Amino acid sequence: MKPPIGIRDVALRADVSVGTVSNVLNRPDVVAAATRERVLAAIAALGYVRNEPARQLRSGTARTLGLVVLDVGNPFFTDVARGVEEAASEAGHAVILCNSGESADRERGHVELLAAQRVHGVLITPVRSGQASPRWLRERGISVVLLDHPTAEPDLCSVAVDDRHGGELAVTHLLAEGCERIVMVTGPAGVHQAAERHRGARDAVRLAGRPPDVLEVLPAPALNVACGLRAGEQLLARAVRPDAVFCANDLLALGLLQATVRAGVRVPEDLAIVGYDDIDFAAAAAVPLTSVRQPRHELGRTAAALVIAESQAPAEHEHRQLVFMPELVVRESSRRPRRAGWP
Amino acid sequence: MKPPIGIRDVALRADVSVGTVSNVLNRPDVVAAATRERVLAAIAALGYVRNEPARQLRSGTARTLGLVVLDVGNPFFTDVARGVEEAASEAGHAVILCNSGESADRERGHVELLAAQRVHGVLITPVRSGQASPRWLRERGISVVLLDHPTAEPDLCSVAVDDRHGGELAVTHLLAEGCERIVMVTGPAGVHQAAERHRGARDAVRLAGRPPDVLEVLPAPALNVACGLRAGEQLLARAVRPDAVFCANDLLALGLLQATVRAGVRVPEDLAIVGYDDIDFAAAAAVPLTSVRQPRHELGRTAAALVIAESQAPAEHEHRQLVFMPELVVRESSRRPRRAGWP
DNA sequence: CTGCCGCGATGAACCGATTCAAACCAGAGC
DNA sequence: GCTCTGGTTTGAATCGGTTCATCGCGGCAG
Repeated sequence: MKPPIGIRDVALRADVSVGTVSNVLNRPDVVAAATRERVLAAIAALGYVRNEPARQLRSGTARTLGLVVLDVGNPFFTDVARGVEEAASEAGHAVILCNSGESADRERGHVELLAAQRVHGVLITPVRSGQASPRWLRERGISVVLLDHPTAEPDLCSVAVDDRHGGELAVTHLLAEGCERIVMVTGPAGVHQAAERHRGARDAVRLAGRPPDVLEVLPAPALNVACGLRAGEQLLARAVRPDAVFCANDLLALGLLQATVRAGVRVPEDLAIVGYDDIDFAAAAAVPLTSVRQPRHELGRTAAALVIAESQAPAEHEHRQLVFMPELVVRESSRRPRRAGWP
Repeated sequence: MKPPIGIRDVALRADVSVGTVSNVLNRPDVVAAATRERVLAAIAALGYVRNEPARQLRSGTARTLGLVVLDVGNPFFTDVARGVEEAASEAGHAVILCNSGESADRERGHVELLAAQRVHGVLITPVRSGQASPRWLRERGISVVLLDHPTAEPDLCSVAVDDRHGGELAVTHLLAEGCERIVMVTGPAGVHQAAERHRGARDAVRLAGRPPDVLEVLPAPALNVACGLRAGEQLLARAVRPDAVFCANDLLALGLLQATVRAGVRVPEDLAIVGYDDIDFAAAAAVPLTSVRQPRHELGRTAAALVIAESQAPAEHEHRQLVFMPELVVRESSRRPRRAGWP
């Protein structure tokens, strides 16, 4: 099988022209049934596989999507990615998955690479909100959808979840459970999602008519398990411990849970914990974790659908900013025992 | 920025021929410094981005790798993928990540798609051991490396971890801790890795001079948290419970741990648990999980390096079958208290 | 019998970058 | 002054499909 099989080889064997073979592949209906069968037989016999880059070069349309996420190690993003992949392959597209690792430089590198590949469209969770990468792509005629990140710009599609509302849900719940000293563990300063969740948390305090100092902030350098552990140790070292922690992310919450349980702190009796994302490991933790669920799969699916729609009809495309609603899932980690005598 | 910028536009602006622009891009050393600067300036001014598919068509060499894994939801594979991505981008390659979800049909679909893309090489953790997909790719001139799967075939590269030895380590440890009734929770029948770990487990029993019925097998329908939960419930329902469980995978182990802890079983006093893969969540579990660590990152890196090496010099390439050694990481979940009076 | 119609098939031009034989040019050597 | 040399630059051919104007042919109306 040394010489690669091309469309000419197929044409030769089926005794038709190359144009006809191409038609069988792309517009089977214009080819007579008998001819079509003959060509398909030749394709099968030779084991021909279409050269996609050549097709793309001539036709100008790619069958590839780019997906740039903040952290492939975070199950939230892998679930989003699965949704994207599902919708993409239904539409006959491949997905190039890139991991920016929360680094703007790496994001930039991946975006340039995707542009060079002339992908059909790009789904991106930007590292920073400035939208440099999305703009750069659009200037080069590539459709972009912001993923898990809202935008006010009317000329950009976005799919997001209402993080502010999610934060509000979490803290409202903690206040209702009778918590008095809540710490929110957020991410690094630039992370938009974490900042919004914090705003929502403050809203909840205000709406409950409580003084602002009920809620304190503890920033973590990254949104992963290791940083959660460290945050937990910091809190344990305090003279006055909080009675509840709201983490910007389940990874942080799981790390924090580990640190506290190991130190003998009872969860939720001594300390209530709420996470965010409701990843599968949250329910599977030894103390099942209360968390704010996001429709991750739907998020990926709709983002992919939007970018495919946009790139197929760029002219009459209406840019849309979709916002999904999060949902609180209460589990053991935040269910405080009612005081005796209460109903 | 309506009309896409091509190499001709750059040539025109820099007042050189298209050949020279191409040389600046691919063999900068043959171009005079002054000319080179002029061309680079034009590229920057116009915001030119190379059309990779066109390059690939003419030159015949792609800058893209395909990676097909069993389950992107499993942190083991995402860590492997990170290693692959790291090595690939150092060599200037993009990675198309595909998820077979342990389905042979989906694997086949992805493999055909990668072949159509004319990727430079493919790294694949095959769903079945028959090697249909790898062979099919090789017949079409695409380099293949088996990932996390050994092979006896001398004409295929592979990178694997000694699963049999890993299984032996795990069960030897449990026996040394004094466990008498061990259950191994394996995966579905076809999964090669799980089967090897089971063989290793039996080796351990034999080498310790114990009767074979010390070790019992409980197959799970898939290697995920949900199946681990179910397996745990099954074991709890038994009249005679085992005193140790070895899971083919950390996801199973975490699910099982959750089920048992929730039911009030003490880990490790009543039940010792050992997992496999040593994913980050294993250490962060409420009862830190003893596990068999695999060099996942290295696995990905070396596999990528191998496939790049093979596809760059297919002629003199020597196929290699690499096997890494796993390592037991003992944590709380299997550390049984010594009986009083012992040293 | 002739002319027209339309379905199917044809094949050459083309997409954008790479490649390479050939042209070009400046300076060295005779 | 002329040739030779080595470093640069040129431009046409090329990669493998897609596209589309064109052609062949059988059937049908006039």
